[in-house]
Amino acid sequence: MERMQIKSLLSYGNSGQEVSVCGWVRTRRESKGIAFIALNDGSTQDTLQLVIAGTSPAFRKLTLCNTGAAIKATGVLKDSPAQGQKFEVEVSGIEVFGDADPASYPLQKKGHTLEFLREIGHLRPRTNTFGAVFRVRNILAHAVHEFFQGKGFIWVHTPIITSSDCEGAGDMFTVTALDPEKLSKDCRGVDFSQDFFGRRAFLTVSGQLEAEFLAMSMGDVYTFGPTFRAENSNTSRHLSEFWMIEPEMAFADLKDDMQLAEEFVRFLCVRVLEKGEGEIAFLDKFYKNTSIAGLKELSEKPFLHISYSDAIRELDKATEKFEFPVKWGLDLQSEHERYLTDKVFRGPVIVTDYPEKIKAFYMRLNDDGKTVAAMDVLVPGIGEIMGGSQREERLEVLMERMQQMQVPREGLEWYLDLRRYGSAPHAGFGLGFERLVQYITGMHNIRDVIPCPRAPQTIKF
RNA sequence: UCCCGGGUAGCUCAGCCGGCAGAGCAGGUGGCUGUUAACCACCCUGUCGGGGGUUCGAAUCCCUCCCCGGGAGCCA
Repeated sequence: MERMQIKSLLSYGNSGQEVSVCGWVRTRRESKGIAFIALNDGSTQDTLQLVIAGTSPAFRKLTLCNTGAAIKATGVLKDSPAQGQKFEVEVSGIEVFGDADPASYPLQKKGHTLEFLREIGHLRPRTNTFGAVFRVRNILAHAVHEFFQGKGFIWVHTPIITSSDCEGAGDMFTVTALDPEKLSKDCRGVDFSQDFFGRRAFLTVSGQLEAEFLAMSMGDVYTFGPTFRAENSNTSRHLSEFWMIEPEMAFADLKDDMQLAEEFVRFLCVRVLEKGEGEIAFLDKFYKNTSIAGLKELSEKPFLHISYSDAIRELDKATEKFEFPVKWGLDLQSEHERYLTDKVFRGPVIVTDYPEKIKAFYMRLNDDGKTVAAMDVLVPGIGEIMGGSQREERLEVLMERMQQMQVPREGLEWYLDLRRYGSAPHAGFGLGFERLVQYITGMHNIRDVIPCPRAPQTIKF
């Protein structure tokens, strides 16, 4: 089928050229002798204006060209005499692939709430908002690979089904081929040796441990894939299924890690500005939670750094009343993170060197014996967007931390092997892809930045 | 899981100290030769989230369940 994407037509088209475009009708405006259709094909934020003269045979087909109808239009591209668009198509023929009954089609020629659109997830990508968000998501996904590949990182594919139940990153989904009818809810008494893998298996909560052994052989690697958490989290920033990016670098320390994280976010902003200006401009206009100027600033301004201990001192000085106590040794609460990003630093901030007791066993113990070489990247509006660390490469220290934190060695001997044979300093971080998309697009609810959100009691589509 | 706030026409919402269920938009019909979420006129639209209770009478008061949103915890 001969067709041109509206995006390339608007960028590279020439007046007078014969064109053929396919898409979905956004609006139709008609009077007795002339009609206009705004056509969108998903390739770009912009619609293409179709002009149908009353004398054209295509005019009779207009009754089927209601909002939502899929059509093909052929005609001649012309410079538009009216304001609002560069080009328009003087239509000679229309083919209707599928009409959309205006009495029942849920999308109207007006704004809908995001809550309503969540109920019609199969149709919401046809709206300006979700078209914009999903195109930005694509720009970001592509830029992730571009960034790492450009730096010589190797994309590695860590498993989705894992036997490792001790990653400490939260509740996991069990994967089983056993008859569900015969399983009790808490899996008590289930003999997983009779299961498909001969032992209990889970959906991964992180590819980090596996990425570590790939880094300890291939140098610089990254993962980018789906991740699962079975936590009963009901918030605007949690999903049960989300995409995570986890770079892991051999021969690297926390400083290298922080530098990579910062460079990474800045690069992504640059690409969105280059390729998604129309999308960001639209989101800015309707929601005002993102802007081209804001992303430009983010792409240029260095992130601020503060140690956990200094952050505690900063919070101590605050005149603001906090619900949760501020005390060295306690984790930062949402309200504390928000205070740091929104009031103190007014932008992204990297908090480093957390107390060892509140961080994972694999994080490298600092020389003070009290803190670990960890970093969290906090951003306004969302909070933690990345978490990373230098990994503990010293066998003795690692085993001692595992013992203290009651992490069983069983099943992790391979992880310890990496410290027995050719161990080296290494570091990495995890970035929640949807939180990144949220931050860049300014969408408040994480369920609006992924086509099919999975959350407790939510698995439609 | 906890704490708040909601659920009334296809959508957004008013009505809530009990007394005939409403508006705007959408949709339909007609009009209009350059519109931009077109405009103008007329018309249509209901399991008031489900169940139970109080009452002569419940969208409105009480109980309960379900769903949605915001916040918190867990985290990315």
